[in-house]
Amino acid sequence: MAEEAKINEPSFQDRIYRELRQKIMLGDLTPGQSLTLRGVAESYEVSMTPAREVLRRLAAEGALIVTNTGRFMTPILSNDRLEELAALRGLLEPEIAARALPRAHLTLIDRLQLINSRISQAVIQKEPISYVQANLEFHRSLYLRAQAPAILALVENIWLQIGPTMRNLYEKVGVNETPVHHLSILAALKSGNESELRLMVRTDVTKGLRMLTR
Amino acid sequence: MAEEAKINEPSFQDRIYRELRQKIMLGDLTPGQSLTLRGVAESYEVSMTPAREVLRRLAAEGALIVTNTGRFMTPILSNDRLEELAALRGLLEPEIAARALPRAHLTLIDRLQLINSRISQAVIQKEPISYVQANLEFHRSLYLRAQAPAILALVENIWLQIGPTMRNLYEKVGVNETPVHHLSILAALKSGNESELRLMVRTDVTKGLRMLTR
DNA sequence: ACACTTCTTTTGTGATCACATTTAATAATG
DNA sequence: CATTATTAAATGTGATCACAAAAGAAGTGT
Repeated sequence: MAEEAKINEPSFQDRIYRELRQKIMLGDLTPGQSLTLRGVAESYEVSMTPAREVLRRLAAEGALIVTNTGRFMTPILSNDRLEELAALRGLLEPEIAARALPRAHLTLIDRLQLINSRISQAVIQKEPISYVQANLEFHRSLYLRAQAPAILALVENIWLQIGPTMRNLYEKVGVNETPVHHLSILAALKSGNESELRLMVRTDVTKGLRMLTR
Repeated sequence: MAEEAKINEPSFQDRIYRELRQKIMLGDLTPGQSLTLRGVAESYEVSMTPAREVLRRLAAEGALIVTNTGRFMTPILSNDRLEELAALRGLLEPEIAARALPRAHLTLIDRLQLINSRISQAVIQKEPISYVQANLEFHRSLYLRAQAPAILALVENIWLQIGPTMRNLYEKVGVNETPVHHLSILAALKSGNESELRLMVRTDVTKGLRMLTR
């Protein structure tokens, strides 16, 4: 019985979902941008069926909002909601970082330093999308070590919601500073100082959003 | 121009979604129970289209899992995942409760006490579903006052994920005790003691789940 | 220039179908 | 009786269509 390795070829909707999700999380879509069934169906060369499932799925995750007439668009976050989401990041990410701390070995730290240099590059070259991407990769690489998929899912859920707005933020304000807090995070990881790690993660994730809410 | 009040009649999928979501959250479905497109379509007397969108939406929210062959079922939570979800409740619910504290007036407290008596009733009459329902209503009534929809959404998201498992817990262990911590929560609300409120909410929400993970 | 109406286009919803894959039920074999 | 092979039923995916509601465009009149 020659069991072939199942390719488990991803379905259309899986592929489209991942691509759109990535676009939203990295800020490739601006707040309030509307997406239509036939629009995404056409741009991905599929029928309406996969397109609608993807849009509804993204809406269920908060990445899109559904207007009262059934249209889909990226959310326009009020200041109150942005404050909430920042608070959630400040609550969840220190926790998952602390859980990753005991498992953070040198291999990981090296990788984080590498990603950090990519962030600095993106700052210099003023590429907001690369900046966001590398920044999220820094955090995700750390959090993956926590072996806490449920927490990570909520964290990424929030990243999804703030994606379009973050893009706007970085375009307006610009990214002037190299990620200083990331260095503190790395230091705390090396020394195994949990409370310091929690504090640095919290300030790092709330810093960027605070400057927008006022 | 006689603007009629828009009824905004909910679509099929909205109605089905709400009913199924409620069933899952209250533990009306057992862990590992599978749902099929044609099954729910038939039981709600609609075509496959609304049914599939509802199932996918619930899957996106973590209320259902999708097997690697595309089937839908309620999740069977491992101990690790249950611990994570308990930790998330212990992290999020004290925060949102604290935000509700300044706005918790007597009207609300009276309502909470009324709900509390319903909980005691459900305990006496050994009705686990009513118990879960009243218990969640107690928490939700409080959290609604926080005016923090983003946080509340995450909290309810977690309730959804643990719904079927909670039902199993209460059937096995039984609900012996009246909600003692709720009284402490009410006391903290009356006295305006935030740190006490946070502590009591945390212990209340983690207590039930801890007894299952070991 | 502006408000209001009318008409055209766009859009989401639900239904139905065909197809491939998976699950189960049944039969066959040792 | 247990195991494997075969067949039948069930299931998710994607496509297409009809339809009503909404959004946008074009007039229309003041």
